[in-house]
Amino acid sequence: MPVDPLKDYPGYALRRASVAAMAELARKLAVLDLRPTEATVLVVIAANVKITQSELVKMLDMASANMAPLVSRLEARGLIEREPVDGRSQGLSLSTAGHGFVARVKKIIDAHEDGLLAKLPASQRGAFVAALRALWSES
Amino acid sequence: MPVDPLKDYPGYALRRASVAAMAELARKLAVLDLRPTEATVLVVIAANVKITQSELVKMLDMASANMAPLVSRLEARGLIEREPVDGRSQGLSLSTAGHGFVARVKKIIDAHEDGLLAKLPASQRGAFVAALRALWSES
DNA sequence: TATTGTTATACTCTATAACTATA
DNA sequence: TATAGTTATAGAGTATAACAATA
Repeated sequence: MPVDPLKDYPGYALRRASVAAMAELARKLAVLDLRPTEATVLVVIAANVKITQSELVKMLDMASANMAPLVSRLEARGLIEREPVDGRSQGLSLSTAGHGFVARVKKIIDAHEDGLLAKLPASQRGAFVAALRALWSES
Repeated sequence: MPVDPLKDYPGYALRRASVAAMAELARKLAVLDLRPTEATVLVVIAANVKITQSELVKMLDMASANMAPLVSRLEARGLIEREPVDGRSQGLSLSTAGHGFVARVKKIIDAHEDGLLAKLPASQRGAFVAALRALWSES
């Protein structure tokens, strides 16, 4: 009967909650053969026609080196299209197939998010999200 | 001026907050040449003399395949010792050097946790940790 | 000079399969 | 049969360095 000294560490709870939620989302997205990061990028492109990789990288706080192959995969699957903006940057938009696909992605994500919130008392949901955002934006 | 459609997704906020906190902790632990998972295991061993790998794995919800090399590294550094319990399991305990080392680890972790909580209004800290634990234990 | 996108590479955490030795 | 520990391998996210092409 070992003792758990991590019980009351918020950082540890944060990590465990995040890992659990991510694993669950990954399982749900697997039916679309899509990874969580890819889903995130698709949703952002859907909301921003002709967004560039550098804008995506800034918004999602990713390394540009990781965005390049991700975008290539989405393009290779015919979900997005590139259109030159100037000589070095390209505007990314959903393809026709991509629009239908993103609808399915959003359905999975929304269900996932609803499932998360359902585990919390309704009265605390707003404060919880606010706290998370305070943690990540102040770092 | 792109639009961020992820702003209000609690799952996304959870992930970003967790990644930010983990990266910060990793930076702080780097001065000890220690990774966050190793620090976590060390702290649990410190609180449980002669704990076994299988008990660690259960408490931390890790795969036993990942615990084996981690424990080997800690042993190779002289931080922990193994003592046979029966023919197949070993009790893990801190070495003399390990005790001093864990004191430094705890200092770093405690400062890190305090830093996290400091970003939240004091009145919300309890509810926040409770919410995190609800998310991870109900999954 | 600075920015955009790219390639190569590596680290950390997590996951599965298969195996041994022991209970 | 089930459990403890191990090895090998793979996937996913993140990170840095270096580079070509363009602004």
